Amino acid sequence: MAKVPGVEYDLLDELLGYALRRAQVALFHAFYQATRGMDITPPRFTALVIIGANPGLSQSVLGRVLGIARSGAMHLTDWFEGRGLVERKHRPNDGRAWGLYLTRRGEELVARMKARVLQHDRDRARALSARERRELLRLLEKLAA
Amino acid sequence: MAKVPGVEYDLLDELLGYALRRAQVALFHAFYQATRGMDITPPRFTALVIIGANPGLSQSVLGRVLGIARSGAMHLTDWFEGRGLVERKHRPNDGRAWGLYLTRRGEELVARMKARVLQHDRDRARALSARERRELLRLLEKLAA
DNA sequence: GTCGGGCTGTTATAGAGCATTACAATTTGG
DNA sequence: CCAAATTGTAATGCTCTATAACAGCCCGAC
Repeated sequence: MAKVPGVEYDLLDELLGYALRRAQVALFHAFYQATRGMDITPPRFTALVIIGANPGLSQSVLGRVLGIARSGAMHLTDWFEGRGLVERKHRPNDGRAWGLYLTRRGEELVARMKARVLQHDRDRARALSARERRELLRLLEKLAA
Repeated sequence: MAKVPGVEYDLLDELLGYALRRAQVALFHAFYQATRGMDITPPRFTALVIIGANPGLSQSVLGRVLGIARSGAMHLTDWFEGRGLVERKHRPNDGRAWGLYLTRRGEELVARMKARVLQHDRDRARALSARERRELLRLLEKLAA
């Protein structure tokens, strides 16, 4: 979403919120290129990484991590299961919650995606020095806390 | 979207794209509070500010600024017109495009919103020093360019 | 001139993503 | 042992956006 030449942006140039949105669109484009043909969106990517790093996670917690409702987390899990990427396993201590686990196929896909997404994320930030990049990460974290 | 305690975020902690999303959610929350009860969303706010700063803008250009399709820009314009915030006026030289203008009521709303949104945007960034804030804006701009 | 290509706004249709609500099964704590 | 909280599930609907098609208008090559 590059700025349109000849258009006055007024207050928007002073808002962190708008600057964040524009930067995010640029990064989303990098993400889209990294996962081209994999039928993966940012929420799906996040979910798979989280499940991979937290085996046995429940759908409720997954929803909390993603910032969506339980029903959305379930919908997402159905989608993964239908593609053989994630499986639900009952947990011994709790008959309510399922535990989520990556299948072998899911682990392979996640590994491939992680490499590609990280590469494109860094490549998109090539205009920044390594120091600037770390500083940006630090400031963003401070802002989100 | 604060981090969920006890959950491992793995690669996500290294991605600018994910840090951007988390920061943007925080800023969106500030925006939501700033415009509470006004029935305004970020795209609507952006559109009104842009129209206010660029009187006579066409719907096509508005769509390009917002990064949405022409049909979406028209839908948005209908919404504004239905609330008496924006009016379409034919332009003398071009029988195709409309020119978009804020009504008096629109201008009043935009002025009120701008003050409140800027205030909340700065307030949300109170954890950052003025210098850090400017540095963050600079880095984000560099990233989006 | 005129005529084809490109632009504008418009309409209809469709799909993705998400919230809300309600419900049954289960766990937990007083 | 029982009320409250938690989990997954299902049904429904809303909002935003894209896509495709169409008609009117502008412009420039011929």
